[in-house]
Amino acid sequence: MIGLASSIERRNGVSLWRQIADRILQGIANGDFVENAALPPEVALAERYGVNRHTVRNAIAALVQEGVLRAEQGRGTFVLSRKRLSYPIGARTRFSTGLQGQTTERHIALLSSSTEPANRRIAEALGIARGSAVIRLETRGEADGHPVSRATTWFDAKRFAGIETTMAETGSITASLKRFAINDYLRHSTVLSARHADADDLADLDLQPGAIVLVTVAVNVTLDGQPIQFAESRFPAERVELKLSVND
Amino acid sequence: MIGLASSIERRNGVSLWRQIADRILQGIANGDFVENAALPPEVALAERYGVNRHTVRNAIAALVQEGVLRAEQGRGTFVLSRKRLSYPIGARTRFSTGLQGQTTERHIALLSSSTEPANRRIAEALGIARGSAVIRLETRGEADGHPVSRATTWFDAKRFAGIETTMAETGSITASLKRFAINDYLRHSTVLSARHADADDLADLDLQPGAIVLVTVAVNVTLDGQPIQFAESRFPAERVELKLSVND
DNA sequence: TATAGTTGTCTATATCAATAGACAAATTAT
DNA sequence: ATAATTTGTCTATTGATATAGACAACTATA
Repeated sequence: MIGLASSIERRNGVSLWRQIADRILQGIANGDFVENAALPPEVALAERYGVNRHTVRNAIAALVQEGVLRAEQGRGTFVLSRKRLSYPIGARTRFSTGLQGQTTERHIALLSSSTEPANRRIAEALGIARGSAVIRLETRGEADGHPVSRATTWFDAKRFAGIETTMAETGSITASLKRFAINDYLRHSTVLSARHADADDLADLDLQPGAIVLVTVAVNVTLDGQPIQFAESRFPAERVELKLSVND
Repeated sequence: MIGLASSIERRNGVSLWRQIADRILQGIANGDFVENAALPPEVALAERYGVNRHTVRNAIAALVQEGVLRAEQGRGTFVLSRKRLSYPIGARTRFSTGLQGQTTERHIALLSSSTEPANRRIAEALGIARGSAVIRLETRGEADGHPVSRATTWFDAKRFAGIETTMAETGSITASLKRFAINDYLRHSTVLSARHADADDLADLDLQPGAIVLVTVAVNVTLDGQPIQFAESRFPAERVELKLSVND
């Protein structure tokens, strides 16, 4: 982020090649390593990071596997991926409109749905009795064919019965809520954290183990403040940044 | 966050004991492992995570070192640390007021300051010419004696000459700006990301290697929209969550 | 006092991670 | 063509990581 030459840490439980892979990803996101251009040669990177060339090769191999780099014998190693998407978060956060201009196509895929009793956390957020039925949707946000978010969403089953079918049809939360006479809604609260991606997220978001996800826990409400939706979303930190829009 | 039994990943560059240490920290933050109570015994944890007891012991040893757990032979291993601080972010984000109620004491320590030419990124954010002098402050936010944030802040050197001394005296950005006739300011933009902590952050925030930091890049402006401050802040994800306040 | 349950220590073994060096293979520049 | 540059492959060695088993030390309780 800043041009600080932060050094590599040894014997900390995170292997050097993983740390260096992270640094390279960061460099790409920051524009230090330009898209379609060659990375510095392996010996130069090894010297820069103070490690053996083979260690750098391991990091590069992981990123090649991940589809971020392409190595060509005799020529060099080239940057494929582009900068991070900037995902806006504010009172009127919407998946599709938020990524307009940065992507040509985006939609939400419904992975699965189920009905379950509300635990304390969900009941409080939705303002319903603990144990009453809620609909749980597992969704993945995709932009230009790439997964950019993975969310778990809960609705009051009584009020939004059948929302899973509408969601599967339309691929949009906003459109689905319209069928329940909710033409507008606001984001009431968002709590943000970060952690290593778990096994499910790794698979669903097409990430490599060790990746970091940004986690938002949000409550959406109607214009008169009635809670309608509780959601936990995970964003791959290497591909997405969150832009907080204060006004709006 | 959610009660999903996410599994442990092997040969991904992050050692098993580090992954399990993260999971335990997460469990504490989520309230799965209650403060002052005993953790499940090592054999139970080993079975839960599908690893050897010695691997769990390595994870626990790291957390004992970190001051999160205390192990007592014959009795058990006990949780010392409390849940995450919730740091509010909004138009009127202020360090001190934001943590009121969660902590008894907090202040900002000035670690160092310097004057340097503005790079493109800083110049654009502050609306000044590239290369003109800016004051850079390195600060650490502390609450109840524990570091909770680490920030790098830039001011236009021309307009805010000497702000580093004021900052050192008062320990408050808000108070320092008052001396420059700025009685109120707003947060104009915030961009959020996450990454592994670098070596400097590890030292300054008293973290163990492999820890994740939340990163905010923010611009503060006067009431009439004039940019006055550009800052990058790092928050340890295991100790702090960010609460976005839309209204206010 | 016994006993069960827990953390602490020790040995041993296999695999992963990192370093080191040498050379092959492919590309680009001279 | 030749040389220089760069990625690819191989062998070897060292230390960290993970598993396995056994037993000691300590605590609580029946």
